[in-house]
Amino acid sequence: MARYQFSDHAELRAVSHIDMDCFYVQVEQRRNPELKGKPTAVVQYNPWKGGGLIAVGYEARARGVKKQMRGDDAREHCPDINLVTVPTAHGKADLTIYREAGAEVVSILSRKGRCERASIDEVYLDLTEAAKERMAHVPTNRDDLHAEAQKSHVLGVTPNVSDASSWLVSRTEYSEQLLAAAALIVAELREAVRMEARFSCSAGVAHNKMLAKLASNMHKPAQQTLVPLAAVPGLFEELPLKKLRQLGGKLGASLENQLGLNTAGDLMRVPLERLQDMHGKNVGMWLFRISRGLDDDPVNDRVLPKSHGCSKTFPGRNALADLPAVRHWVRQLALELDQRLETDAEQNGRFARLLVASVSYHTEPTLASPHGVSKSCPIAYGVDRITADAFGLVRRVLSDCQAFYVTSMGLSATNLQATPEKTASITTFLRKVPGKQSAASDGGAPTGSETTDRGEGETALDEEGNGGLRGQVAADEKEGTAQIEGERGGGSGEYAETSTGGEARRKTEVGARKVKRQRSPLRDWLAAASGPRPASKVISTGGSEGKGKGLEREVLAGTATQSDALKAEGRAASEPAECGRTGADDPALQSEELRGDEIDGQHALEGVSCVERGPDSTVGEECEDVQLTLEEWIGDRGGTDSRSAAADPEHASCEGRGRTSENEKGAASSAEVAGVTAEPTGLSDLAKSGHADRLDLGGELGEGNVAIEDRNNGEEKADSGFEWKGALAETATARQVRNRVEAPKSLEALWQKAAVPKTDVQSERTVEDQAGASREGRRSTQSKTRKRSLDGHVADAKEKLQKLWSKAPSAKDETGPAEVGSGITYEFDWQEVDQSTLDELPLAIQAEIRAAQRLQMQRQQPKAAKKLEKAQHAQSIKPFFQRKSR
DNA sequence: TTATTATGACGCT
DNA sequence: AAGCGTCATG
Repeated sequence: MARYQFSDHAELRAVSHIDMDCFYVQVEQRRNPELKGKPTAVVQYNPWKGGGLIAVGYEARARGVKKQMRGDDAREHCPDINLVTVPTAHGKADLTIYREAGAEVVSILSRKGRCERASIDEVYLDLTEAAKERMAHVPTNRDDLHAEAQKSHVLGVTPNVSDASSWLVSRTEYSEQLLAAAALIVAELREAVRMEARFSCSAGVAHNKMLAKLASNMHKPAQQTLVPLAAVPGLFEELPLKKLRQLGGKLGASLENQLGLNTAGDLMRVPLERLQDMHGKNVGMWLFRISRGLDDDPVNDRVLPKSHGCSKTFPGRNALADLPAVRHWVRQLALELDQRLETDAEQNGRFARLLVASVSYHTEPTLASPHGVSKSCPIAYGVDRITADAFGLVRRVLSDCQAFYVTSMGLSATNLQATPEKTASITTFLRKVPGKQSAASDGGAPTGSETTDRGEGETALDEEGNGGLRGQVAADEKEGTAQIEGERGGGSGEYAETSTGGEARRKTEVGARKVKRQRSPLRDWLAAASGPRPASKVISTGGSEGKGKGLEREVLAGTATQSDALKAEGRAASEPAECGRTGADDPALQSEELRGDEIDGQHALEGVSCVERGPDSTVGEECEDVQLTLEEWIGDRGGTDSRSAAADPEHASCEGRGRTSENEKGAASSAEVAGVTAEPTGLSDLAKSGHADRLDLGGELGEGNVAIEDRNNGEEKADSGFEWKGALAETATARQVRNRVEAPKSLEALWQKAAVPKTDVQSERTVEDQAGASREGRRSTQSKTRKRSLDGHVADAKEKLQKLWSKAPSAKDETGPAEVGSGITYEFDWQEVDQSTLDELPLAIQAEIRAAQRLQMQRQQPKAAKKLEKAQHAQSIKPFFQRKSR
């Protein structure tokens, strides 16, 4: 049986995998030549046990330093090791220098054939064509070989370097000639990398990606390995199964366990049918083939990454416990992401289309594995927009669940696409309504249109032969299908609408009943002109006009409208007890980033494109088809409209926040800021004094057990007798701690409750208070996982918690500028607490409150509660874009 | 399961 | 096609 047979030479490829040797270390050594030749490792996340090693140089490896060690361990094995810390920016690791170094390498390695960037420091090359050409010129004398090629390793041949040279020059078999030629090219490329970039790398040369990858790892550093076809059976016979690409994880483990396989050779002896029965047709066939050294996975022609992502974990004590902290870090991530996107746009002319936010969170203060959730929406460029949208996504996640604290967050921008240069602002589509008051105030020019150009937009339209926008809109109007009115303010960049003027209001009608799908100037424009602002996306189309029907909602992705719609959705899902709120009630809309964004002139103008009246105004209810004026539209979103900021506590609150910096001194009194009356208590005084360090939720909501521990002497100042009533007393103080992470004593208490098996609780429970109720509500979804006995569980947990929290570095090292000395007193009526108050509280407390509210509703209005829950569930599991407002 | 952490690509549903 | 899971690696 001919196992390795190729019908014709054309199918035979020459593929190389090239991998940089301990890349980050090399980058650091190149940056700091003093490190060359010395034992070096690159560490990340320094403060805890010397940081985690992510790259170890060969000198250090020789001294027994392993990659899984922490910095401290490495020092033990190798006292004179040089530990270099990964650069940081925005409070997180910043891998820019490594990415750039990787790009440098790719630019060299992509010279001789198709090149695929496989990771920051690896590429695959398809050298088939180049090797075919080179075959004619392979030296016949081994001394004429490139020095680097002479050092090649050829698998299956005597593992002796000098023999490799003669192998290379004396091939007669086509497949081997091809490999030999490719090896010469690879040697030259590696040499080029060494000379030009001053990095060493290792390479594998074979007929496909899998074998090349396997080979590149066999002789390191700074060497190359060839895998002739004939070497495969011998190689695989001894090769552990897990060494094969893609078999290093669960699939490989299942093959080992279920079939008792150890080596790749073992896999080869499993019948195809068996593999396909176990793992499906595709995977089965794939296994069958790779076990024979066959792999037709092509080398893709791609030297740039397909997405940009950044993430940060908040382990142990650093876990984020409230939304302000979450927002802070979302912004830090957005800062980095935005920078990388801008760079990509500049260098490669690419623009991302999709923003993805991922969150890991715990629903209980246990050490159980966290839940991971991701949400996405079209991306709008700019730090503020990314921040706003990402925060909206994250917030939606946290509202949908009973998040206790957040242990990691990530943002990524995907669907990178090259875009035509010509773009136009949505404002192109506005014109003045005759007879209506125009309020072209100062700063009328859109501010957010860095990359847009009205003139070009116009041109583009004209080229389309649309006969100009105005005509088209008018036509649509006649059909009663679309209304977008407004007038360009000449060429001056002035528009009828600006958003910042608090005095002059917009009168333009921007409502729309129905957007004609087949033909609309907007659609045409969006199809023609894509730009940094992502292309349009129809979020939902309701159908016919009229009362009670779904409403048309067109959202131009990449404008404010996306986040607005998003927030509307988030609100719908997160406010069980509050149907029918307006946007102004949503604190998410009041946060500094969001508001800053919405006040922005361009942003508001772009907002016009979102003609919608959705779940914003009604939840689970039918709503009337309404035409909104721009004024109303903006007003609905908490813009500076007719509402008096002074008269509006929430408004005042966010204004205050908007003006102050991150490390505000908390100057404004709580009453001023929160718009509520502070009710000084012994506790709040203590908190203000800066001595209290810790809030203890000893009891449950409604019970009124509050304790504050004096940080100076650890003494408990109070532990009961305070009621959860009245307004939030300490808003300013509470905000001060927003970047801090508490490890409240309550953690332990809460954990214990969570750990109690359901049955125990039920039998124990005699008092039916809110607290027990909320506990109950939370446990109902979790109880199934509790199996062990209570005692063991609690003891275990205590020990673990102690270990975890005691050794952690201080939270403020990581969480930035909020220097805080005070404890907090939370006083509020949990039944009436408003959303903005809620937002300032630790997530854990939010969760408690939501649970309590839910429970109360269940008691008082069981039917409504059930209905609501159902609706919420439906909303939360439906993909965002498919949600419809009814 | 719990301090690896940060980043990618891709397949499945 | 949104969102999750798997695999890999400095």
